[in-house]
Amino acid sequence: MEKRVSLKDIAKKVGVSVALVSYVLNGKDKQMRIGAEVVRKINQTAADMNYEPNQIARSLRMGSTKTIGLVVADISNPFFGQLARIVEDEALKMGYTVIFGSSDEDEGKSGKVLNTFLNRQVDGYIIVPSEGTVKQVSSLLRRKLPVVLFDRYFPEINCSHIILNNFQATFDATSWLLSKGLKKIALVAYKTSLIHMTERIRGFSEAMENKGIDFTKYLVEVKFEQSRKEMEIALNDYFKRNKNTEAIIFANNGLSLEGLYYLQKHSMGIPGDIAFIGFDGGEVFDLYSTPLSYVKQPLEEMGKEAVNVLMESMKGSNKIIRIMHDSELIIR
Amino acid sequence: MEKRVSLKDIAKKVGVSVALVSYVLNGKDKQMRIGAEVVRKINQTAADMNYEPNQIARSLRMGSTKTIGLVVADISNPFFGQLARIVEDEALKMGYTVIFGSSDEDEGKSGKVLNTFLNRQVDGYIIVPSEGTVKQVSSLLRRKLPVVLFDRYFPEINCSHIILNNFQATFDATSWLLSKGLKKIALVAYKTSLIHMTERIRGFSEAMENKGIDFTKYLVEVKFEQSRKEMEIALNDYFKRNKNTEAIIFANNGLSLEGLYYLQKHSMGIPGDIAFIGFDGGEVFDLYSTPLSYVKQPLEEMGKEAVNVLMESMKGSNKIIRIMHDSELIIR
DNA sequence: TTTGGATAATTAAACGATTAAGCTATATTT
DNA sequence: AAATATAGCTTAATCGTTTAATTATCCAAA
Repeated sequence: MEKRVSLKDIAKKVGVSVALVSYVLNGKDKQMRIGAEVVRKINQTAADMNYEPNQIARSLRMGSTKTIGLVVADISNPFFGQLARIVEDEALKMGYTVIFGSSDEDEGKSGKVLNTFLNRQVDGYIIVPSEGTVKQVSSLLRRKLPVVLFDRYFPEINCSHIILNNFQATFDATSWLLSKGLKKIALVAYKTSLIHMTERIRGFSEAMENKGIDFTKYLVEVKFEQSRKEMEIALNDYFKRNKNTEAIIFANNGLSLEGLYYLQKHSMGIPGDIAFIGFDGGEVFDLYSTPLSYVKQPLEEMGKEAVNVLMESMKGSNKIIRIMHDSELIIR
Repeated sequence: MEKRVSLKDIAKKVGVSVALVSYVLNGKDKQMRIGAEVVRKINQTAADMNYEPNQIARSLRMGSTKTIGLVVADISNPFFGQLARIVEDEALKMGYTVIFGSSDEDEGKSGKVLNTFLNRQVDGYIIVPSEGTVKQVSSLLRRKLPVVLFDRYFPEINCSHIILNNFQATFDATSWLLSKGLKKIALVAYKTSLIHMTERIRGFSEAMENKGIDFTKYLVEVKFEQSRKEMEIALNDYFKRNKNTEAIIFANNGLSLEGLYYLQKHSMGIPGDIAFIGFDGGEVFDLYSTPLSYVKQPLEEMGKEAVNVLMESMKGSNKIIRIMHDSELIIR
């Protein structure tokens, strides 16, 4: 068993105090005017003994863990997986480590994850907030902890966030379909009060109303839990009422995929039987029998930005930064 | 700013020593025969003040962080995303948190990630090891740190691992194609010495040789970095030499997807132009113009097992546990 | 000779928890 | 009445760092 070597071990071997070793290894030998020979010896010994600082002890003393907590809905969802990867890489550049947790869009699970992060003293939070978690987030803010919301936010609280121009996204998608002469356009969204969804619904409805179409009969709302089953129920019900729908828009990545399962199961071809626009792209979109159109988010940019905004906040800035990115409609 | 409340704060308010508070909150009031009234008061005050233990301090003292380090090739790859999710859930049940890192199948990056984990004193490691990282892993083992390898392992060192019966997986896939009368079957694998790949190649070659076919001309090896481009080069080259290949097997999930991009680009239809068997399934496999056949790993089971084997090791067991799971060939 | 300033090191407190060991009444036994 | 046991606390060390405060020595200036 190779025991971890500590400052004490180095100090003993060199024959100096622990403090001196700490100063030297932190590069404070100049300010502390430490003898050149001693500096050399300490550095040499530290290297020889393979010294690695104990982050835990350092964290306790410094009150900073160099850790970012990332809360997503589900890490196994490629959209969040990609986000996690971007955050990981960007954080690493700054010497930070990421711990993550999946909320499953559930208030209770979200609370548990955040509590774990709290106990582990993460320095900052990047959160894709679930419905009903305003209190959780504002509790963090009250503690003056650095928080950046991602993908969604709460209008009622003052918190930095990085989001998409969700209104524009569906407005553009819907408008494009309308411009092609299609009129019977369905939007499939999650049944939630979260702003990203309501904005996406608003973008759709406004575009429809601009053409004088009553959007309400074309709006399909699906519950998040057991979404495969819920999608089946909701769309069966919808198509019973609206036989000749010409196009269908799915309001996020998960819905798009579930939607594709539905369309496949019910042998509805794209674009033959129905036109399709989804969200966020991905391999399925590329490799589908015909490449699928989608609303593209600049995820790479947004993810990096989230980390950088968080960094500013962790450095002590009190500025609230809200950034809204434009989406791009990929038509093919 | 609501300062974090510590044992000291509670002790002060109740008017007792810090030790007493610690005993009570850890449920040691009976063994330490603490007065019932004091116990009540301490519990009450702790609840009132919303006390949450500082994990960092606890970790330093106890030498255990209740953290698992997970190293995967790339968290944004759905296969590893799913694994991460399973590990996360299983770890949470036992009160553990997961920190993760992506190695990009690169020795250097892997070393960095492991070093970070080491400094953060994770209690145990679940590693999908990259090529050339034997020394890194054995260094962990020499330190008597709990390690479980996943998906791959190193025959030359004694380390617990959870893997697939990789030989059987491709042997079965190849045999199935052969049984259908196909003879010109290509296997696309990564160019690596890692055992999971060499075993998959061996499964393929043995099945081919059983039928007296020289497999070497049907083996395609692709570099991991920039795999899209490398796939293009390798397959272009291959098809130049083997015009009428009847079937193609891709030796893992990433290769399967890249392969599908290639086949799509070059307008090769499945199963019209060529038969296809991939690895690990996923949405693309389900939603492809025709549902695709694949080798299925019992990922859920394997992931949970990895955590449980790791737990045993973290509890002090020195047993080396090697588990090989059978794959299932999903034909459709 | 005393004072003051560098220089080069050490000491010790602190972070927040855990836990072995010690202490002080009071109760029980001999 | 003296010895011992027991209930109920407190003290203090410890984990590995960081860092403010202090000390010791030497040398130059007053």
